[in-house]
Amino acid sequence: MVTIYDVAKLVGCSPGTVSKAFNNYNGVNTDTYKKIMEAAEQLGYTPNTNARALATKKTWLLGVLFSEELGTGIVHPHFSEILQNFQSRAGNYGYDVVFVNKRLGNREASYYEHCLYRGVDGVLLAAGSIYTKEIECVLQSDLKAVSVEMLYPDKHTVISDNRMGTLQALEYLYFLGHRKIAHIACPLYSIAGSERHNAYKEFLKSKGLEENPKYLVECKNFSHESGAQAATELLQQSWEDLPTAVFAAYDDIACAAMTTFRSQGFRIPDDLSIIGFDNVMMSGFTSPPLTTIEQDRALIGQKAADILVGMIENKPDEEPFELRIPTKLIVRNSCARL
Amino acid sequence: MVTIYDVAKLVGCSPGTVSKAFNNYNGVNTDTYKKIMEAAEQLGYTPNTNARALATKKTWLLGVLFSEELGTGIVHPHFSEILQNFQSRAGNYGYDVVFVNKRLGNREASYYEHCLYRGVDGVLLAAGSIYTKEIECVLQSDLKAVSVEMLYPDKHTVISDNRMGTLQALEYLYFLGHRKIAHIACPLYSIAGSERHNAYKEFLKSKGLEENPKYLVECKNFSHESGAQAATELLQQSWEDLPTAVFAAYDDIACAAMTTFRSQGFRIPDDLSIIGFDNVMMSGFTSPPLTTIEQDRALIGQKAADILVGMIENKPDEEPFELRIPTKLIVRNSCARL
DNA sequence: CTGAAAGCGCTAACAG
DNA sequence: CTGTTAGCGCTTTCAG
Repeated sequence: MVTIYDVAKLVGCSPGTVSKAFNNYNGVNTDTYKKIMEAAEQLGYTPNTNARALATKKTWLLGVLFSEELGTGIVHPHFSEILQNFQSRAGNYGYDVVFVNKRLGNREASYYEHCLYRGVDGVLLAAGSIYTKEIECVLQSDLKAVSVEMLYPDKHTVISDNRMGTLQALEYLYFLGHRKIAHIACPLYSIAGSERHNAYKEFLKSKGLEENPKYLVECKNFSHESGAQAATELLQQSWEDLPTAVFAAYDDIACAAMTTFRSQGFRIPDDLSIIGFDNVMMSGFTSPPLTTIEQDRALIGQKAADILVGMIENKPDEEPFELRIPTKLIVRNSCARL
Repeated sequence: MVTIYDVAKLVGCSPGTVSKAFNNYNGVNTDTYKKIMEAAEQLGYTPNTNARALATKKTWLLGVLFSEELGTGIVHPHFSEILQNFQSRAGNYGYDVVFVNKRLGNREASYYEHCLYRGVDGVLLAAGSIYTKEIECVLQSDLKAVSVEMLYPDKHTVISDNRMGTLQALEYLYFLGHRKIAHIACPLYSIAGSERHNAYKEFLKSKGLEENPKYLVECKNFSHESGAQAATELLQQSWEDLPTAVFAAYDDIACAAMTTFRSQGFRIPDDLSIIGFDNVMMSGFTSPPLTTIEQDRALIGQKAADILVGMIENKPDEEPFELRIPTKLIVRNSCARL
């Protein structure tokens, strides 16, 4: 391993100067700077983060926290896109991204301990919808953190504007002439579930439409199965007076519902319009292609990185805030004019 | 920050002993061991990887390498599932996973430099199908590495058994009575493309079927668009004597093709059977649901971790080998008996 | 502008 | 079984 000493020897200066050169300090002669860089190049010198971190207490490492149990995490397309953009943007700032888990070498540990162990400069909170004890200690610590999946008190949050998206979806259905609009909600313990559901109620009120309990079902979870089941329930409980459109709070659920409705003999969109939320990859390829609301996941990831790095590098502790990322209506063919 | 010294002082022993205790060395009295652990607990001591790494030259860090440009990477569902399982399994061994990119703080650098910089103990090679110069220097270095997306000479590889999968798909079509089987290939510069194409030819030969060039098209890339285009081409060039079944080398392509065929008035599977490869999430929810070949991505990720950790911890350098992971036929409704 | 030296937290001989 | 000590590679005062 080639070190700062090797470079210093070759140049004929002291290690301290090499260090200063590599850290772009003011007080280094332009000539010696050049010589140092050349020597470094020639020797193939690469600084060693561990040594640097030990001396400075800064690791240039950002941790990513998500609960493995929930099957959320990287595998979830929504999160993986956020993560991809987060890590790429963080990279631009010189930070690397490491996964934080609940182990320390061979033994069990907490997320917080793991963060200490690696000495991360900050963390991205991407744990699923449940306010787990496990992450409580990182919430209470003074670790810099930004959240993208949950709203935590006292933490910066970057998240889609669920209200806006819901209103876009419903206004569109309304515009097409629909007045009997049902809602298949995501689990209401989740942000997506509760916020979209609230916006749904707000919308009905604003249009002077009645809140018909028969037009509302809540999914048990985010799976296709629960979507299919919810669709069946919806049909059963509203059979006497069917809705003309349904707003499903999540695309997977919308797709499952669509399949269910069709298997019951409904033509989509002729007999029943359906609109989703998320613009999941699949949505463009169902038949009919699903009209939905797009979340700007790339922007969420980037903004999260911007904010986190900002917190790390600019001392002044800002008030924690929510950054709401605008959504967008994607019109395809699952909704018809009444 | 609480250190080994704080613990030592509280217990009344030397830092060295604390270190030994934490590293589960033999020579530590059970009593002092207990006392040390209690003291550590009480003080909230967490070892510091950076210091440890500096002293031992072992970081317990595994790097993940993928080309961001290609849009492969975390966002790709195939890879994200591998990665998820890789990182989880690596965690069990005590290793953390960090993304390797092409920067070093503020400046551009190579993947290899980045690995040096972080001092990773090994890398997962997940760069896309192109043998880029960029990763060449890590290939030539003595970094421990295992590949999951490409076959590199002299590197361990964990990858699906494309031949097996292809044969499973084709045998199934054959079993259903199909003899005129077309193939929409992935780009042939990719492993998936070339291996599946070769297996297709092998199959035809083994069954004594003629290799009809009109039944073969190659996609430009892995996108839906190129799948749709390929499907159109296939129809055009074989119009006089249409195939009764098509084997598409990738689900996204199969789905796009299915849509195209239907828009041309073909009923699937009645007029045309279609089978894919990959068992992408969407495949279960197209109409009709796509029959396809499943890759065991979880196992790929786990095995990759096993092998990499093995290389790191067991000195003896094994001969590099290919581990082929078996595939599985998933029967749904896109193929009909002739 | 440059050098010397102490120290970041931990490990690994080596003595005892 | 335990303590001492010399580093690991780098940064950072403080002198010069």
